[in-house]
Amino acid sequence: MIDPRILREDPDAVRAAQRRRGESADIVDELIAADEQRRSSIATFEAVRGEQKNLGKLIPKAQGDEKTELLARTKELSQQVKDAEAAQTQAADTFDQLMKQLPNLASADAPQGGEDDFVVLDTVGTPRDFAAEGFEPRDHLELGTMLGAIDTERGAKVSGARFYYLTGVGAQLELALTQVAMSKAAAWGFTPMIPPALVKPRAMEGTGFLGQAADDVYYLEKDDLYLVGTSEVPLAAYHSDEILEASLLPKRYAAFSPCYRREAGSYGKDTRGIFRVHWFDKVEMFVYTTLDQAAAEHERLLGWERDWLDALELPYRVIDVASGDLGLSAIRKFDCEAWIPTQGKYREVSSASNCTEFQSRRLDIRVRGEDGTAPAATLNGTLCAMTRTIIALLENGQQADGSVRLPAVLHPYLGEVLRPLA
RNA sequence: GGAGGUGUCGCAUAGUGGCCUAGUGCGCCCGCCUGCUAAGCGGGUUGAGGUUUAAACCUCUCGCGAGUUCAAAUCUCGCCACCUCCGCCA
Repeated sequence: MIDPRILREDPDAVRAAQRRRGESADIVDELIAADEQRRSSIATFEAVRGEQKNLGKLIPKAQGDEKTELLARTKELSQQVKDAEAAQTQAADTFDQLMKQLPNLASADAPQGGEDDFVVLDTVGTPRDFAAEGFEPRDHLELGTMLGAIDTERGAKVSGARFYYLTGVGAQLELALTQVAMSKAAAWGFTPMIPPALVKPRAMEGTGFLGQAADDVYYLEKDDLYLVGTSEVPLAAYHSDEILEASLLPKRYAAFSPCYRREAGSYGKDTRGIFRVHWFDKVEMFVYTTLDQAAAEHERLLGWERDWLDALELPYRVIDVASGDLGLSAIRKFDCEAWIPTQGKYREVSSASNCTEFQSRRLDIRVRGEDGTAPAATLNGTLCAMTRTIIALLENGQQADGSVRLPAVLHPYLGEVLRPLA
């Protein structure tokens, strides 16, 4: 949710941000009308309520006719108070409903346009030239099968399409990646976390995932719980309804958790292997800070993501996501995309978003500073999404015989080379 | 899953229909006093929204929501969380 005052003080800024996203600005006029309605209904309620309270104080001391008259008058007022209160609640609900549909104000620094209008900020490393090396690269599924690392057939048998087992070195690879990622994050000052993967509606709604992404979310009707698509959700809700001391910020958390995604609307897309799956595990970074620190922290998050990809010795590029492709909650987003040899392109392996006050207003997370309290800023960034990282490591590290060279950072866990099963 | 209990200002507690504009203690903040410190004394100390140049003031907030009543921290109902016991179970 954005700061409602902006609607009154600078509605054109909101309209401009909507247009940057390629969305209609009509909602701004609806919101302004709803806000006026809300404010006038509050004034009415307060006036009637104030009178009721004042007269009510006289009743215990009053006698005889005076008392009878007071009782009659307050009884009448009582109904007015109820009506005014109902009107006020309704106006507030209407306003909130609209506000929740309004996305965060897309940053003017983000490139304009849709999915394909990103700007490449940097490219690191060089994709290998397999033709020059004299062999055709195998894709991650073929490699994974040869290594005994990935089993999608049995994944489908047991759980359906887009499910998989990590087996043998595949399972070890995930555990090693998790261990290294969490250790690095802890060294950078993040508090390691293992959060719940099922959350109440408030957490899901508060992080903005019940908006345009709602179809992509698993919901357990019987328990009114959602399976999270990222630990961003439980990490953001961790400090909900809390007031954080400014002196203790930034608060940085790194969580390992499963992520569940229905992948509705992606039929036929990335169907081979484990690139797009209904469940994967991920180490996620999350930060609470002040609004004025948010942009700098966003750069730091990106820096840590790059450190991680550097440590994995992967070729990658960094893109500045276009405003039309931001989620509900971000004002700006940087994605890191690793080179995938058999696809001949860079694919997203991590993402860093600056959500400013959008989530903290919904979850009521504030910072107490010198001048009172203010909503906190929240940011999130992927450190290591297991399945896509494994894909990148296998495909980029492969050799002609199907063995896979690993980056030095993993040698203590798995040795230098993964070898195909006999 | 069953039975019982609890939920009040940062913490602890008082409050069983109007005198609650929520008292008290501790903690914390400001000041006074004082070789220093402590003690003592005085004042302040939930948060949100609004009116106003400001000072002040108004409304909401006693786990959450509905209800009864002229009036609810207080009575009724529903929900949530926590505690104890029983059952079940990694």
